Amino acid sequence: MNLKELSELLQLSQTTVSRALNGYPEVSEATRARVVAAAQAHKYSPNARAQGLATGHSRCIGHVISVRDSGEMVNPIFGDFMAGAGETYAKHGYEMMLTRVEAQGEAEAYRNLKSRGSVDGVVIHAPRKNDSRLPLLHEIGLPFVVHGRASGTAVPYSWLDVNNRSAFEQLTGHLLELGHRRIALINGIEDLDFATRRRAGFEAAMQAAGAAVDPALMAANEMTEGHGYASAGEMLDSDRPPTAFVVSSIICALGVHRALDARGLRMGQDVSVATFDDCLSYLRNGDDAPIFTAMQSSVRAAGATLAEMLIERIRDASAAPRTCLWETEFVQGASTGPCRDGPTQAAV
Amino acid sequence: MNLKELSELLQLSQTTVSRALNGYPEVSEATRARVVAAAQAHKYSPNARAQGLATGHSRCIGHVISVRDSGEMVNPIFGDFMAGAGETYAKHGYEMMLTRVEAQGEAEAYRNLKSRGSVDGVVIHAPRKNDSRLPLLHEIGLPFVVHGRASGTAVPYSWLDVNNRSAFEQLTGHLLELGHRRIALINGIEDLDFATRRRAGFEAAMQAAGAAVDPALMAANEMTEGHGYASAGEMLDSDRPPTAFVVSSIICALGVHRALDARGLRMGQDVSVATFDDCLSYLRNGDDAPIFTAMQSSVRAAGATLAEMLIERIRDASAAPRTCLWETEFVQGASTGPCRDGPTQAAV
DNA sequence: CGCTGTTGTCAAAGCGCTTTGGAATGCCGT
DNA sequence: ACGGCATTCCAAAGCGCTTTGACAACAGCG
Repeated sequence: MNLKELSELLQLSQTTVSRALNGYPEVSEATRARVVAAAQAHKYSPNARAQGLATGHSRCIGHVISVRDSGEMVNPIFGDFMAGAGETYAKHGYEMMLTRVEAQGEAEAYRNLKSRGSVDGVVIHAPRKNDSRLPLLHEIGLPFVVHGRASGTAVPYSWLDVNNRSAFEQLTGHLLELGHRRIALINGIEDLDFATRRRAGFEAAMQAAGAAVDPALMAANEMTEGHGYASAGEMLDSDRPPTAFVVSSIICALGVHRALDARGLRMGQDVSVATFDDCLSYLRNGDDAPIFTAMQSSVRAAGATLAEMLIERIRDASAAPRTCLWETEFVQGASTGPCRDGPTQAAV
Repeated sequence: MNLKELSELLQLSQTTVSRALNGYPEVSEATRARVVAAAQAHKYSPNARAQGLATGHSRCIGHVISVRDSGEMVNPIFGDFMAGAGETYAKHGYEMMLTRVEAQGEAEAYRNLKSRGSVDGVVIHAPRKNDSRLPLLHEIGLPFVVHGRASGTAVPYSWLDVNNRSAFEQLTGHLLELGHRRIALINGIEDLDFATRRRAGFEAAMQAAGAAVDPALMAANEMTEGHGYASAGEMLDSDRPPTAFVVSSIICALGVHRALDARGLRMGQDVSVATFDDCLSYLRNGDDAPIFTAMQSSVRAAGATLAEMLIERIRDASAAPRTCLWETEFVQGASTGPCRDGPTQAAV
């Protein structure tokens, strides 16, 4: 059933039927009701491509997932982010489109999205320092918003980020207050802007407290359970093990926990662990009592809000960019406790 | 830059340019080269919507994510599945489109996808018993493949599934061989077809060994860490705690582990845990030595293959449905060991 | 009664591509 | 020199929608 058939059936012109369905005022309420009823009865819905061709936009948002050198890694927060964004998209009648691309083809992927007209806008994930995507999108004129920030970018842009620096200052500060001095940082890949900020927050807190920042106690990698396990393990097995860990993700933190476990160390007693928590739906930080002491912020909510910002931007491309800096919430868990001097020496 | 402009620029008709770019034989190699060069130079790529309108298909695959009563849960395997599928789609020039929908609007979402012509086919996730989606899609004529199976469905369809029953027979059998008799099952929601099969495998192995299947030792819920923790905790705190667990997902298994931990029980020694493992990229079952004794199968690979099957099906809708039953691989981890009679009694 | 405004409707022109059915060109053999 | 046959190209007709500009019909006004 297409517009032509429907209009013939109704003995009306295509124009009138189209206007009736799209809520234009030039059509009488009587005919509008008749048209809407017929459309429902015959399960008519306009062809998306034809509609898009005529209007010049696709009502579709793009998300480009680029697979970097690390190869086959999937960002674990991806699902929750998309769930949040999807909710907003659905509300506004937008679809979401995913494109997977090898890192070197990234620029071309965005150009294609634009020139093929597949999407009305895109969300930039995992921004890096001086991220080349932002000037590119600016140049080709594809509306976008950024999940996070890209320091070093000259052009203004819309973004939503959590206050990573402050969050890590607080996590580190919490451990310092508990008397810890040898604190390790298990970070994400430090190419990524958020990881840089987290590190800066960590270092600032350490320096403010006059605690030494030991490069041997800083590891950065893909935020997997394995990274947490391996990096923490190495540090714990070293000559001068840390008494506490600041971790970039609850998934890594699980790995750190496992590393402690393997060495007979009790988390929260022998060694403390404080982590960032994205509030992933399948990995809540305890349903009743928090497992980890953490700074938390829902990545799902970020997706929903960021989607809202993008749609706004698509509607009015000339509007000034909007930015959001979300503060994160501290929760006290069982994973941190007072420093016991040198308990980890005894271990191994 | 569109086709018209490009053809004017080349002093050729739109027909010729189009044919040259699409590899039709009616155009001489000389002009084809000229056209291709010009297209690249001017970064021309055809408008996807116009192309779709003209050809009648969208080169796009749909994935409908329906949010069920459980509300805000995001399937943790989703990301890895999409990564695998996305790889295949990219290879064949397909895009992927996600639609998020409340459970009650599911049928309408599929109808819309079809009548709006947004996608050429869809992947069905998390099939249930007598899943209503299959007859629906059959009726409206939208090509589809199923990740898993839906028992009780009359119409034939293409699917790819792991042998859940056999996997759980093996996991359970392994524990039985180690002398365990009171074995608990931490399952996914048993509406879902795969969970039913897993339970059947568990029960079959128990019955074959003459071990009692205790309803108090079977829990089914959303496969989160919290479910594993809470369900295992209750069982461990009961009068007659289990000596071993069979778990439906590595994420749940982490929760079970935490529950053991909280009670001072050592996994693999005091209590055994055997789990299914989807080989999630951010949560590998140990990089060197496996953490858990598990039956494993890559959900990412499943995504890639299933995508291949769907594209095949789209190309030839009349072809007979294809089915794949993947056997899973057993890995021995440190999480299982011989049954110690009644060690869990002492605990709590 | 003619004039201006409003209201409800429509025919037709795109949107940018593919594809059908010709048509022009060049080359061959006879 | 001419018909026949490839080869190479093209004009135009869609695909299903939106939107422009025009047009009846009817009201209200002086």
